[in-house]
Amino acid sequence: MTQWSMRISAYAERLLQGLEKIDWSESIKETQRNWIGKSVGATVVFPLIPQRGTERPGYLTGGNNAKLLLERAKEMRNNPTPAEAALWESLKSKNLGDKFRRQHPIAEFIPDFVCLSKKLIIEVDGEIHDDQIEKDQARTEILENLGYKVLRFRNEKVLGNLEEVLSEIKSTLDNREIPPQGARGISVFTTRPDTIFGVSFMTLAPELDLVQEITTPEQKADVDAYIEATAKRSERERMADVKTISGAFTGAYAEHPFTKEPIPIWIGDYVLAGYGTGAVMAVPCGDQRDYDFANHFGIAIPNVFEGVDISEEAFADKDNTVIANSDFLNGLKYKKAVKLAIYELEKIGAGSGKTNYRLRDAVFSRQRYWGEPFPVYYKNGMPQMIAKEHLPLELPEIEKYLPTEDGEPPLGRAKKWHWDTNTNTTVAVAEGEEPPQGVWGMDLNTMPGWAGSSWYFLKYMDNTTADGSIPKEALDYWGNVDLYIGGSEHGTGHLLYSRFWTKFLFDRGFISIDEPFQKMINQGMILGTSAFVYREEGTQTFLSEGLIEGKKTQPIHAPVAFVNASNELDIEAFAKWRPEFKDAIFMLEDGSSFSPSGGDVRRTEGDSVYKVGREVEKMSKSKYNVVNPDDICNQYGADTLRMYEMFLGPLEQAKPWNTAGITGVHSFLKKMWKLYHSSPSASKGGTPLMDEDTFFVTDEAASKDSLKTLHKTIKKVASDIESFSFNTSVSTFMIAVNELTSQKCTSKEVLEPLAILISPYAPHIAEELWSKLGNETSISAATFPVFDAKHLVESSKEYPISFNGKMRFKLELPLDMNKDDIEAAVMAHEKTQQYLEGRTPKKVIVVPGKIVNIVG
RNA sequence: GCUCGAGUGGUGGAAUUGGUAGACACGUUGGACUUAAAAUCCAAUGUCCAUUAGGACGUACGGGUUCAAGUCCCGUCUCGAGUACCA
Repeated sequence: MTQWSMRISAYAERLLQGLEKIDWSESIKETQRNWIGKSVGATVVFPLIPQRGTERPGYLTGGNNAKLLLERAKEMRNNPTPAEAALWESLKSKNLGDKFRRQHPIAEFIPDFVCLSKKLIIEVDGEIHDDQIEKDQARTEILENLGYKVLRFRNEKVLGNLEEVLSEIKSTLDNREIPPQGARGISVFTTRPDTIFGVSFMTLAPELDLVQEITTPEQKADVDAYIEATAKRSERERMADVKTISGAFTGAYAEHPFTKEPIPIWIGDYVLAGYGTGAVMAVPCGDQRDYDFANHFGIAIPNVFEGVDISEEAFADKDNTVIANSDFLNGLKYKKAVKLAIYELEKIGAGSGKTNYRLRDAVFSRQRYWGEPFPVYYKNGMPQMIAKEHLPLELPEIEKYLPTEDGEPPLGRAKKWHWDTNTNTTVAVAEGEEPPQGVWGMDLNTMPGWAGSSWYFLKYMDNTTADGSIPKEALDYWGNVDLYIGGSEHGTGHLLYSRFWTKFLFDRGFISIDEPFQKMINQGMILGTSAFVYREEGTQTFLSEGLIEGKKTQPIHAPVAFVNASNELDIEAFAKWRPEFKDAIFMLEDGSSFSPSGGDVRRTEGDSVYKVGREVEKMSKSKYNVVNPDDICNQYGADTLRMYEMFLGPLEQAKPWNTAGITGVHSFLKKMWKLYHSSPSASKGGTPLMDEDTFFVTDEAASKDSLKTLHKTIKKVASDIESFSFNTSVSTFMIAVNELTSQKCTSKEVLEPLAILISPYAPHIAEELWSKLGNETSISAATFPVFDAKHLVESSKEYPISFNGKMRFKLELPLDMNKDDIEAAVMAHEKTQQYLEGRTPKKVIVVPGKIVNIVG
């Protein structure tokens, strides 16, 4: 299936570097670094040593019918079309720098021209090709799978504008990096070129086509059997089973670029086809996987490290590496050896320094309905962009949001999904009918979710332009997103893709930022506490948690609603929940058994309960551990729920949902409500006469203490908000309300700003109080109270007096007292003398406003 | 395996630049009010020793720096998260 993909890999290095200048959590940056997976090293080419008898020249590229094809090819060469003849004049004799062959068999085809060294095919099409677009497409696909690139030109173009055709061919040739595999040699990527003299074999991924090419007839049976066995194992199996070592010898040898020794070539599934070139130079003394492989198959393990014992395991410590037995690298440390090895490789043309990234290009097509459609139609099988002025496209209506019967994406069902190049609109083409002249089928894929999520925030800056561009003024005003609060689960998806898009749009000059989200906070998840019942394997008997030890049981999630705070299961409810449990037998904690379907065993009193096991997991319907916040809202109100979630702990921290303690927040809100209601003076014997409906806030001037309470609260809450430390704000409010209550504060001067402070935390109650205070507009529009330091000015400080760092007693002293006077006052104190027990202090440390420490 | 984070009372968690460890809340215990319960209020609550006064020990463990370390440095252990035959 042809799919669109995005070349995010081209941005790998910049995506990596950009992480340095954004304020994200270390863990998510690390996730992205791992995902990008940069490794610095070298590519090294190991020439293949030709096999006697199996040698096959590189130009014999035809398939099994090559002999028949060759006859036909000769005939075609002798009867070129005018266009072919014209082009051949310019291609032959390395006119463009690379050797071309004409009418040369490749697999089952005879392309017009081919450059084998660059694996480039040129086809010149006449009228006839309009009728066999699909056939040509299939042919192109097969050729591309063999590693060829196919360029197609029309006869008219070759004859009419040969210059342009040639320049296109030339630039394709120049930009084309041919995969270095093939008849010439095997290219590998290594991060340890310093250990190149330790190579004792090579390993290829079994999937590589090259394996078939190089395997000797004697080894073919072995190799085929191994490939078949690996193909059977699923990706997951291969990943889970890292321990088992397996592989097969191909019979082929490569030549060591420096020593010219023959290196045996193996295949093994520990080498991944998708990374690097799918081939490794195995250095068993320096890599544990190579070491294990060599040990398993009895391959030599030459040691290239000075003074290191490798009889037990490989030595992979770069920092302590000194190279030995390695010709010109002897005696060098890791860094120098790497440098020199690359230098020497480049000198003999056998390799070069290279940086590899694990990051893969991202597939951008989805075979779904819901998604942005591609503005693309296919003319003679070639994709054509629909011009910008005809956009946007709208999704066509379809009857069912399902793939078509012959496996096309849902858009294949749409009637009106052809592009009319005459009118530049989508038009309908009746089923089974040929589209009229100039009408072409459109792309049936849609874009994935991250198409929109990668740039939607830009759209918020301005949505007024018709072409979707963002005006510079809007961009300059908003800049990038200041704060992004989201889950870390998008670390390698959305959060990487949007960085990539932003950089791309920046490069094209559409926007002036090159990172989308300046600061990110990953809020912790509220987790669920799952409950488990344990079914004994192969039976319908459930064992209570205390009985499972030593038994083979299968844990099954039980709905947490059936379990009480003591982990006891409501057996009847559980058995009724699923029909298959209705006849189950439950072995209870004390060893007795119980059958809810009314068997002869009945429950006795006391310890006869079924206990469930508990585990903290993500909340999920499938785990039956979801608790519904509605119940909390109904019982305590939304403000309590909101505040309790904030009170639980730091924003970033994940934690299991546990309502123990919610009463504390709830009673705080009640206390706060009381602060604005009823008169504390109307209390009797410490118990206020409660009349919660009587609003009671006065215009009296607030006491000094109350103003102090208010302003220290403003200060703390303001700084807590800056640092996203909402849990400490909540306790600050609790302290404030406790203090104001004991101060019997009723003053509007204090209580009104307090309501504003608390409004982001308990918006409903705050709004209600705000309105009762006589305000007409919403509290959310009120000005945040301004901190005034003058209310916190203290004249004295209760100094902690410590002896050898241990606090012994406190002493109240004026804050404006200088160091010497403080020392004198402390030394004069009777308790000081008591703690000194007659000794003379060696030293007295006085930190004014902080602490006094007496040493000695 | 690798990378990143985190280890503080019975529990959730505080502690700004090294400067009074355990704020605030839950829980527990005792008390007030009540026929009773709920609600509310008051008191105690790190551990150990001590009748009290008071003392010793305490921030995963072992060292170090400092007048002073939960905080800084070195080493170890445990837990959590991410990632994984990536050459």
